Amino acid sequence: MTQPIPLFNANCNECGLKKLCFPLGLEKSEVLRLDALVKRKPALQKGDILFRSGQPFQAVYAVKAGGFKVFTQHASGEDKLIGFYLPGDILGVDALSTDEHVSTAVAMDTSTVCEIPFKDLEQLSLQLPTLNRQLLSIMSKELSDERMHAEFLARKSAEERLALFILWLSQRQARRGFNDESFRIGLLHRDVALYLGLTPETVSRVLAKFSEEGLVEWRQKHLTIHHRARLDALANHQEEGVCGRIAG
Amino acid sequence: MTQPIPLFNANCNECGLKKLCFPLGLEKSEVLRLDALVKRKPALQKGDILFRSGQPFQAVYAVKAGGFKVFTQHASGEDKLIGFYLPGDILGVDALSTDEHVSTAVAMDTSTVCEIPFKDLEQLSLQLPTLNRQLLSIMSKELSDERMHAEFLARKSAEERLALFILWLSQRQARRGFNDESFRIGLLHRDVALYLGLTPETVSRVLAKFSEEGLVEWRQKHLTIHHRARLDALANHQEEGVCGRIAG
DNA sequence: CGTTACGTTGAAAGGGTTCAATCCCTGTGG
DNA sequence: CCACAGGGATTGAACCCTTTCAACGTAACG
Repeated sequence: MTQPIPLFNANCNECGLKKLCFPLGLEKSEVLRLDALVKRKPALQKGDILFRSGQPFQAVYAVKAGGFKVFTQHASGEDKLIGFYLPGDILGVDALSTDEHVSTAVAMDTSTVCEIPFKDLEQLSLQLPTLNRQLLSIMSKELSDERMHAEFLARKSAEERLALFILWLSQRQARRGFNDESFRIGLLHRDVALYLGLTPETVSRVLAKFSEEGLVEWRQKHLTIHHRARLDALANHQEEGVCGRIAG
Repeated sequence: MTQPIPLFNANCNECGLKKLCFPLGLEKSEVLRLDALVKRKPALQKGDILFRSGQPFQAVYAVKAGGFKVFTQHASGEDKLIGFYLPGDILGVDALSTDEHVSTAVAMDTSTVCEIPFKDLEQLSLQLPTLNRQLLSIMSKELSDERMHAEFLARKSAEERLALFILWLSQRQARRGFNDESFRIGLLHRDVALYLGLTPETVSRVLAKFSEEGLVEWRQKHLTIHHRARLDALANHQEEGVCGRIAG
């Protein structure tokens, strides 16, 4: 892992993901200062671990290519999928308050990341208000992602969960400027099941049903959305529910 | 709500919650500068709304007394409980990236808050590294709370969810220095059910069972834990599960 | 070409939801 | 002080969906 592999050495100013990442909103000169902090590491192979639960927190990581699965490791051996990180996403901020990583990140494919030592980042962000704001913004995005996750899990029916999940995947693609109707998704059904609080069998069944009805096609690692409107309807189906005032 | 109610005007240095709140780690002189930003508002009555989804984001709030329920309001009328905030907790940071509140906060009891205009806070935190770190830390805590919420929802059985939830409530009490075996909790069963992705009926049944077995007593708005060890065991019962390597 | 892990499909079982009726607590007004 | 409403909590029975367990199919990899 420390052998001299030729690195993909694009700097932040030239990086196609800069609008999704820390440089967002920064002046060119400011980006250069940020760029100076970044350590670009050799590519990780599928299954490689970026950081492991319990390791000291020293840096955050920007995904440049590939993708990562993040999960918790309980002493008992049970794993819980927390999230997926794609190019442009920032990994590792969840360790900020504990000084120790609380989750483990595994490469889903061959992946590259930019490593940014957190101390340096913190110091620089005190000098660059925009960067500081961006750091907060990234934390906030993490928060809303986690809230989305809770939203998936709170849905009662497996169909709703999956419909919502697929639409969310699609949105993420769109936000990155990729095709959001048909794209590659390096997730096992087992991962999806774990993430959505279902079993692989149920995922398989629901997906089969979606396919029958011409909603979506998810074969191997490729996903195609055929009928977004109906998928939307499914995802927001039971939207009457409690209604009453929660106040009290 | 704007009548001249006598305010509880303790400053941050004298506040019993300062170790849970923004002042954590700050010098006395720094706390004074923070204190100058704080607007102390009249108490809110049970059911009053602190902020509403869609309102522009201008300030964060520190809960001083009472408590708040936070939920999303879907257009369809469905409400989803996102979280509970007790004294020492910070409300409103979730709006940071959108400049608009994405949730609604309702007082569970008569409650007081400290309002801190975010612009001022952001500016000051650029000058006080410790404050900036504390702001990030608070965001990080929000994140781990939301992750806890997802953890509740991911548990398969209603018993596990409730056991875990009760233990979590107890931990929060302990962190505040209150009695964590027997305490008041201003939540309706309906709220709990909403939060845990269950129905009030199921909550009622499980609580009845817990009571029968002498685990916990949750009558009206008072909760007593009688047998923490067994509750612990219940919460972590099915801790074998998937096991296999998620990597791949 | 075999092995391994993932995916699918089936039938059975269990747990939570649903719906409805009843109880209980709280606050109100007589 | 008591009666009465109203909302929430409880309890019961039936149903439905997901899980479970098991067997089979299929894709990837050496």
